[in-house]
Amino acid sequence: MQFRKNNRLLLKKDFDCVFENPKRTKDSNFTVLYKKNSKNYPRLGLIISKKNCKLASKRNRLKRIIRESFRNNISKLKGHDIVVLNKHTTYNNDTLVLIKSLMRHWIRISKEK
RNA sequence: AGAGUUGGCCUUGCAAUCGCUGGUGAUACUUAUCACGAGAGGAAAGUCCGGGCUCCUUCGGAAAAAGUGCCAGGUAACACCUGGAGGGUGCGAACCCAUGGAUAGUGCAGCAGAAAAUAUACCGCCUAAGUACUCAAGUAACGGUAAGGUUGAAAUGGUGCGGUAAGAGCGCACCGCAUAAAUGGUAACAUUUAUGGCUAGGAAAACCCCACUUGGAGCAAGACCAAAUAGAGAAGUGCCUGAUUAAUUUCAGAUCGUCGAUUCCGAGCGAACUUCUGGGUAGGUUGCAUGAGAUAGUUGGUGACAACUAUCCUAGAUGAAUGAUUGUACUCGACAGAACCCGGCUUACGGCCAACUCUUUCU
RNA sequence: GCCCCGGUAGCUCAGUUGGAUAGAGCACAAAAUUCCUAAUUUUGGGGUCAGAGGUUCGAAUCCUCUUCGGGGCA
Repeated sequence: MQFRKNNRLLLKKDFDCVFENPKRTKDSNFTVLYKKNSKNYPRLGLIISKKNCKLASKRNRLKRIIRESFRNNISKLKGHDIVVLNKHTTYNNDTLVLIKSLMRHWIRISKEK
């Protein structure tokens, strides 16, 4: 249930690695890219663009929601590197809607195994 | 009750569980675990001003450039704040003002209008004196005049009386303007008196003048540790000219470079060779939170604020920490997220309290 | 975080310093030309000068604030 620096994508290399031939799932709120890694824990990268969400406080809110959802489902996602991108309407939605949307993504990824 | 003005304060509270980032302590031993305690704002925003801090040769002078602009005070400083003066807005509480100089100089004002800054004379008014026509009455401008009219944003003091041929600061009274003096005030300025008699229009947010201020760049500053690869720094010896000395010993001067990112000058530093030390891009560490600090009290001051005393330590990330869930209470939670740090200004926005003003109704 | 530019017609830009007519090219519409179209010629429409406030008789232009867009510094 822990979420530490190990579980994050920090370097540009790691991001580039995911962007080469990723698998992807989409809906109206998020685009999720993912790829198998060689480790036995998952890693999360966030790309919340300033163009799609202008206010800093709203960007922070999105990041927190995504991280919290990731943390709660960390056991399902072992062995994947995951990158989440936002859409330009995402920040208008309620927290519950976003969490449900994220759950659908996590389930799809865990089925891929 | 409604409408409004000013000032101050707050920015959901409490409990539980699971997480995130620093700190302290312990255990393992350098990265984990456990315990304790801490963790966004009034605007953290815009980056519009002013500082601290750091580097640039933290030196001096001149010009240029930029900024500020009633007076006094506050402050580290300011384009900020406080108090006052003058002007303006509002019935009022109150609020607003880039508010020095147009008599240093240059330039500007389309169209309209006679005339737009050395005033002038289109329509007008007058015919007293003098002149022309005429016997005279009268007519007239090549004479006098600027009261009235027209234009325009703006027309060269205003009103009234006297005066006159008609008029005119031509004379007088009041207002206004200018100058001088006196009084009050630290001052801005105000009041009074005397004198002058239109000369003094607008615009300085056009150039400009006067007074005051300002060196430049910015934490992606800068410092340290450090692969590859190319540069640097320190010490010693020496120089082109002249003088001097036992001596390349000492002194003076010239030339070139540097004086960064407005330019120039001065001062300072440097110039060639040898030896030694090494060197800093990716990355990391640091800068980095004890400060023009906060809270409370006392004193001084109209106030901004200052002084003193006591107590306290209160975010520090770096793909960037503050969240989620549950319960509960209410007024049902707006604007919004620190990134070197402060003081302001501006903009966004939810509420509470106090004082005051106006209107209406009732007593 | 710090620094610096820009916003004018559907599009690309002048005009801003130095204040008094908002202009050019392309595009659009109409007419002429042609058997028809293109090209050409002529004519026309289209502008809160990013927004608000101030200075001024008068502001796209000067001053202040806001807003949107873009760029640089590793």
